[in-house]
Amino acid sequence: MSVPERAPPRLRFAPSPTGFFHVGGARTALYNWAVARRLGGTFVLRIEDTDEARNRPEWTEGIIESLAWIGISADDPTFEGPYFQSSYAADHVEAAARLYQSGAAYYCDLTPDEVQARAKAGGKPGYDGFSRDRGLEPAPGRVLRFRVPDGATVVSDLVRGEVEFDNEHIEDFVLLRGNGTPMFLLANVVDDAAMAITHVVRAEEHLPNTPKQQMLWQALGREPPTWAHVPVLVNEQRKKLSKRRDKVALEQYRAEGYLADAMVNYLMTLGWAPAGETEIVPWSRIEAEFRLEDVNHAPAFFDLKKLAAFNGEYIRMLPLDEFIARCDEWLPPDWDRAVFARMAEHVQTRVVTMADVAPMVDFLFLPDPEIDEGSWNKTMASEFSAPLLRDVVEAFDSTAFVAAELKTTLEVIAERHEQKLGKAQAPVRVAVTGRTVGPPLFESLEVMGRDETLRRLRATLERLERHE
RNA sequence: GCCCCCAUCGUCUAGUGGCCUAGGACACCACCCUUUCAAGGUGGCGGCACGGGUUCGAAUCCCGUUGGGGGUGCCA
Repeated sequence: MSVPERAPPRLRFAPSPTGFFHVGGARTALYNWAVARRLGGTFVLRIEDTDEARNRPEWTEGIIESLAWIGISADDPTFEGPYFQSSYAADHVEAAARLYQSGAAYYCDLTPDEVQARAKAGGKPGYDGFSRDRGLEPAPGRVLRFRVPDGATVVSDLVRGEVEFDNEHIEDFVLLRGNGTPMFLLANVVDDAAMAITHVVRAEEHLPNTPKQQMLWQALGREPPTWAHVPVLVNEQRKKLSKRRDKVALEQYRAEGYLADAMVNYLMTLGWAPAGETEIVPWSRIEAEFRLEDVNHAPAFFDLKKLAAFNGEYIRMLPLDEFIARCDEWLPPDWDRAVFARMAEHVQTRVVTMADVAPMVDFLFLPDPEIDEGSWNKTMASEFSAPLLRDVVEAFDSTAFVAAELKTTLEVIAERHEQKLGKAQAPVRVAVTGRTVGPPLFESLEVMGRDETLRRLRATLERLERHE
């Protein structure tokens, strides 16, 4: 038995070189990466650079960094690049010349305004093929247009099946501008051909351009690549995620304390689902199971709430010591790490993002708790608060300062004031932490220590008495 | 306008003609647990856009309607 010969796939990813990396782009990159890894191929990053991008190397660095964050490692031989479109500029012009010589393209001297005027007069949108048979020679100001053949172009797409386009609706599009520079479409195809790209996986917004690119491949005498147009990501209004309206920058999610693993896992469930009972699966399984053929056809809503749920779950999956280690960069440098470590297990089950960590335990490190007025008013208004606090101060002065003892002590006091423990702990909590909600109280007190606890309780009593 | 794509709970999905009185996840609600808040556990609410076919049988195939999205540059 012989294994069928098959060239290893080369997939390319061509993000627009703006200064940030989009979650939609991240998902497409992940799709590419998963396929390249599973099939033992290569994933090529090619930046479609513009003049502006060429002057901003940090944009490319940002893309590389973002890809690294979501696990697409530049160290891995599967990953190649970045390459730049401009490095193939000579090839673009050469290919255009070949197309002209073979008759697959022709020159046209109409200005955009003239093209539009003719379209309006003819009642048909787009360029009408005016210069097709005029035999114009190349000259400054003249554009090179592709001669779209009659018939139909069938795009064979891994996620959508066969999509047929009637060539009658495709105008003779521009290959070279009047100044001789190549258009994106041409450059793109020439680059892909030169780099021996076998799979083009991109967002579905590119589907209408695909027949044009496919015809170019064929006119250049090359076998077109395998296409895969994946659905776009949309906002709550079902519109494509946009930089202006929506929070789309990958960097922003990192800055807000989302874990890369959670982000990757969530992104992959948009348009696809791993087999089995749960959507929370490690990348190793995604890589092994992901198929472009299984990707959904409909746009998917990027749901922040579900991302948050995934993130919380990923945080809770972390072994405690790793959670502590990961918290380090989220804590102010002057906070005592040993103190935090004692509280970490209580923090871990309560945070949604890493950015929630510090605010949850800040009262332990601040010279004084930041009193939330709403919490104060609600809690201290109770008749029993002041007298109970007085009892607590007295009792805490002598009880062993460990959580279990503190709890027992407060239980006794609560009973004396005819309150349930849930009610009785509230004024203590507000006095010491400044809020009605937070990590478990007695554990917090134990970590805080007797002196500081008593100081805060007394300060609270003073404030209460002043107001009476 | 023209071209293309799409359509399962509010959301993300499973489902590829009988295993579907449609399964899971997020969200929401209730209860349990409980020192607040979480976490965890249990349960609940909730969907095949509509109309025609095809078939013994349709969420699944075909046609149409409606609704959504994308594309229509000498932008990328």
